[in-house]
Amino acid sequence: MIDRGFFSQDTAAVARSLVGRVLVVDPGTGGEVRALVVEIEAYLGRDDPASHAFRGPTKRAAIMFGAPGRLYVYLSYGMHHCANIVTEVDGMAGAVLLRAAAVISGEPVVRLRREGPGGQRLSPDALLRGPGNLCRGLAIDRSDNGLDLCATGSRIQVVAGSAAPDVDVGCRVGIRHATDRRLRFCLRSHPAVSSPRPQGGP
DNA sequence: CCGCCGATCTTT
DNA sequence: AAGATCGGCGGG
Repeated sequence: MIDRGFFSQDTAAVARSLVGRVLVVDPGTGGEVRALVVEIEAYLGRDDPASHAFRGPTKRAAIMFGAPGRLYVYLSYGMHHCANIVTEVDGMAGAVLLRAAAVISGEPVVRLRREGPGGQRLSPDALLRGPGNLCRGLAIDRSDNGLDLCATGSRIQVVAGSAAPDVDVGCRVGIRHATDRRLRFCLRSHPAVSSPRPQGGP
């Protein structure tokens, strides 16, 4: 898995470098899922109005000021969870939001969690598309908040590998503030990337 | 303590 | 284009 030093870097650099890597959930169990990270956004510290860290280390955002490599999960709009990985050195705020991934293995369990028993059939690319859907498909909720991804045996890990060479950069989506900062990183032309795409297309 | 608001998603 | 739905945050 990736070492903590990787996550201690500059948040935008971590976000960009995370695209193209492989996420593993529940490794070694019957429900193991592997997924290719295709879309990530960076949320900075006190100078980023769109970041939960903007107002300082409140109860919810305190984890963003803590040690890198931990999971930050929060509830969005009362019904969806969003998963982040904390970045920057301990004491400095930052996190990267997992926005979309493509299932590599373990599709049946993901499909079951997303569709329920006998629901509408989703396309493979839609299973983990969107931050709320990604959490739903990977069974990530607030009980995973604070999880150390760098700890041996962690339920969620990032496989050591290399960053994708073809990454598109665009403005973050779905936010009200600081919409002009180019802190969204997507695997070029990958069908699992959420819309709108940084470059073009439908 | 109360009221608003959101890093979303689905449906009309 | 709008509603569901609830915890966190800020103001009073």
